[in-house]
Amino acid sequence: MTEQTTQRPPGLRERKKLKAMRHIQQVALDLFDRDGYAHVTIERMAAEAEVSPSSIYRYFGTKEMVVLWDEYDPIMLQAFDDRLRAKDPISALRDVLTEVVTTAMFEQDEEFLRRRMSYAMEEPSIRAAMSRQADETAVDLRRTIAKHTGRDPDGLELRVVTVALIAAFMEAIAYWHETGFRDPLQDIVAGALDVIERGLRVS
Amino acid sequence: MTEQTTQRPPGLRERKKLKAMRHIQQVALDLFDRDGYAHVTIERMAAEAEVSPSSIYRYFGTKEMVVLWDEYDPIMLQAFDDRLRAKDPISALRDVLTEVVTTAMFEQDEEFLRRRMSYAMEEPSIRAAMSRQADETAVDLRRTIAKHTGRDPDGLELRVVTVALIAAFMEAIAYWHETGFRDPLQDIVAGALDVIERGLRVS
DNA sequence: CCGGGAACTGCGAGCTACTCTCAGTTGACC
DNA sequence: GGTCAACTGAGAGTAGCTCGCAGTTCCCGG
Repeated sequence: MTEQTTQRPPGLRERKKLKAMRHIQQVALDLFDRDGYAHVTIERMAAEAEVSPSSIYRYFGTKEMVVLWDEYDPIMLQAFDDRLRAKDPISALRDVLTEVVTTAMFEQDEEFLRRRMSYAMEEPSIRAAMSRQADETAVDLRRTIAKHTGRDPDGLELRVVTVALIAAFMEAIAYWHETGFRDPLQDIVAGALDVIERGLRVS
Repeated sequence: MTEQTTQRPPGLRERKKLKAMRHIQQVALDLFDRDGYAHVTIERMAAEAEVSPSSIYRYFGTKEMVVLWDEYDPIMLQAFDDRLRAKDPISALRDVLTEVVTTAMFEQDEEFLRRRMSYAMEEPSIRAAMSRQADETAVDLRRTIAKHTGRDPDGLELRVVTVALIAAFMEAIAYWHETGFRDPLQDIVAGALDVIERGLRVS
């Protein structure tokens, strides 16, 4: 995510921070379930998680990011970059979005992911923050594609292709949520990408 | 936009309100130009426009909407609905987005539109609000399409098609802005929709 | 093993976007 | 022209978010 990943073995400091962040996120979601997102203040989250409000802002930046934050993004970008050597961009992205992401997500805790996504879809402010994040991801994505294929990273075509794919991915998540998480996310994502890839024959 | 449009000849009340909104928007943009979006408070806008802060919130809801608000949205939906009787959804949307919208927009004041779009693209919070608006438009859009074609309004395919088209449209605006408004918006929008319609042959 | 410096934490004060309520006013309609 | 609904402005209050400061904890070179 635009930011330089310090490629040094994580020390005690960083491990403590990550642990604290996961704990805060856990506690926050429990509070949201009880009282609703809007009625839980940062202050209460801080009290319940036994940290100071300042720390929550330092960790997450905004209240929305307490829900949205996770550790997948750099993993996904890396996986995409790797596959780009052997495959064309679309196939690589399909693979990453359908396989890598979903399996990486589910490794941790599928139920937890569903809870987070429910809030992300139902709370407009969180949804907006997610769009914003997606925009940044889209920029990284097309830079990476441009690097590997020599295409113009700022050309209209590449830009449109990228945002369309990201939008399809996000809509797949929305669909997953609205159908009560009935079908596997992988299948829905695959279906959504199919629609984009084959072009629009709707009538 | 989801809301019931009162189809009654606009009285003095409504005309005054619209006039006031346009005036506030004008004044606000001037202040933004001078001091930057973040440094202009609602209070200063209110003082400068000679209304109360309460009124600005009643009119626009949020600070971002002072920039984003305009009168095109219902016009666009109506135009789309009309064309849908004679054409397939994609062509109708192409027509509306490329012709109707751009001409309707330019009728008023192209320079003013550019200034608004500059803030919409450069201020992250405004951009997020714009995504949110686009989401709502997408819902209206696919409901309208479903009504005319009998397709499932909540099916994955229609959903993905719609958000992809909207995303392409927004990216066209972003591209227009980043290239210094060099080429006509119509052409860029047309190009963006082409990319989506023909499907993804990038490699 | 340790000492200096960097990074992180908690605290407090402060700003402003946004909400709600209430009293007063203005336009709509008969 | 009078009544009622809708709109306006004022004021108080909430909470997200920022900033600067003092104290603490970890990192790292010697």
